[in-house]
Amino acid sequence: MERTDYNGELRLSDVGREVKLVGWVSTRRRLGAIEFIDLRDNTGIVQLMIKEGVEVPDVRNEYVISVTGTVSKKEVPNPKLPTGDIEVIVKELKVVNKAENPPFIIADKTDALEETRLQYRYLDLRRPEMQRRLRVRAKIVQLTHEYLDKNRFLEVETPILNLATPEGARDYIVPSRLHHGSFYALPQSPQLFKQLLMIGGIERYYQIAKCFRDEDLRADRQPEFTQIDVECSFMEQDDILTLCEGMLQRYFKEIVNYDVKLPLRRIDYWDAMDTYGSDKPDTRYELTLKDVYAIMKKTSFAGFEDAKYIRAIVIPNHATETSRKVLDELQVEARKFGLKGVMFLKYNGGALSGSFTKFMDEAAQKELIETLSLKEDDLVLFAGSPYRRDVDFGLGALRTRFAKEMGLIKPGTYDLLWVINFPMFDKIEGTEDQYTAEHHPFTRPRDEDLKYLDTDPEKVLAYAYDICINGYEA
RNA sequence: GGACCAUUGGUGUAGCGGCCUAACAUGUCUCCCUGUCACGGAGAAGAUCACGAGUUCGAAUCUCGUAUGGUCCGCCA
Repeated sequence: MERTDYNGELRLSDVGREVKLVGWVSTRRRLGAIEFIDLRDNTGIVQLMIKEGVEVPDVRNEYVISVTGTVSKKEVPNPKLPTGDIEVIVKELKVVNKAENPPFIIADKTDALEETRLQYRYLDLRRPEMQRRLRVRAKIVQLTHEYLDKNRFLEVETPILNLATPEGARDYIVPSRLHHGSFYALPQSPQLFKQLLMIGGIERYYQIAKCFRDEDLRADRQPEFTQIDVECSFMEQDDILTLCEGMLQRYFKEIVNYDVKLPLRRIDYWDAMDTYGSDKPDTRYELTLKDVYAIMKKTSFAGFEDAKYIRAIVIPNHATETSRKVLDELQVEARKFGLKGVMFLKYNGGALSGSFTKFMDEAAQKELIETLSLKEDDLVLFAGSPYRRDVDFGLGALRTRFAKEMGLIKPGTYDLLWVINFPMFDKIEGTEDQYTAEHHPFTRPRDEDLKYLDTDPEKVLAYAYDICINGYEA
């Protein structure tokens, strides 16, 4: 089909040229004798201008049309569009294909729910925002190839149909036709293959690898996903962190023109947990957890008898406005993480209030006010548990909740950091001496922790680390 | 495996025992409009309120069940 230009790329420098364009009708605005059509293709939108006398067939939204016309400077430019300085004066307009009315508005500001959009995925993909996302993804893949190739990595495809490995998540399985009653497993990651590649002397391997894990979904988790998979020989932890940082820096520069400063901040797993209540913290805002064990353990509150960890979080300007209903919701939220509940105190007029004050003598109250540096109208939430992770995750969930509600996260800002020194093991609750891998079992204990392996496994930290971007484990 | 929430014109929501012959926005259709770009103006069509049973004089609204979707916990090397 004849096409001289792409709609979203026309500029003032094209004025005077005759062009042939194709695309989808985004909107049509009729003003009596003249009319306008926004014509969309995969580069964007350009305005067509149709003067009186030009023959226009029946054209409705999402019809595919082809036009011939002349690029012209607009009398009134539209600064919101990249093509806003020009328009195309139509000489001839043909309908290539008709369309039914779409079930939702095909524009960045669509009013449809995700479910509806997924039902009509092929229409949703017409939206510029969706096309942009696919482009970003493709760009990441392209940059990854460039970056890792330059760093002497060899791309290797590993098999999809495998033997099942007993570790980790549930496998997706595929029945074997030839070996009746046997099954293949789809890879949860290319872990074993890449280790074989290292034994095979490849030294540096990478793959943009499809992975499959048959586990239940979450909002940010899918059973089938892609990971940039890397393995190298003769590298230490710092070498890997530096390599990955450099790659992320490239992504951010090339895609959103944001300069990531290296080296990235690195924080210990337990610092992240105890300070932010998460092993993948968003550190763009404070609302940090504070250790109040020494003060609260002394109170007469029976609920803290078996507590080994008691922490608090201070929410500014929320003492007065936080209702009973909201506090009850916080209870529900905290209980999801194994906490029996979350207590609260309010600080107003230089004194603490709330039913918990009856467990605290005057000295304890004073100590708490000083330790937390309480200010007028502060709301104090605190919880205790025998389990460190329960306290941390429970309060961490409340931290995230209030940050969203209070609008503490500025849109368009980025927070990248490493969480390092993950524990090697986590004791299985309710057992004496059974442990599970905290992060994953394909890591090595730190050299300095080897001595605890037999005596105190929980103390052993690993050469294991996560990159966190805006509170997500990337 | 468990808990909770939702389901109302094409789309997104409101209504939460009688004012419902179901409202609003948007979309759609018809007509008008020579500078719109979230165009504007006038009018019209469009919904057995997911399904099944029950409570009630009366159910979109309350109860139970079913289905579908979602969120979270478990799970996620």
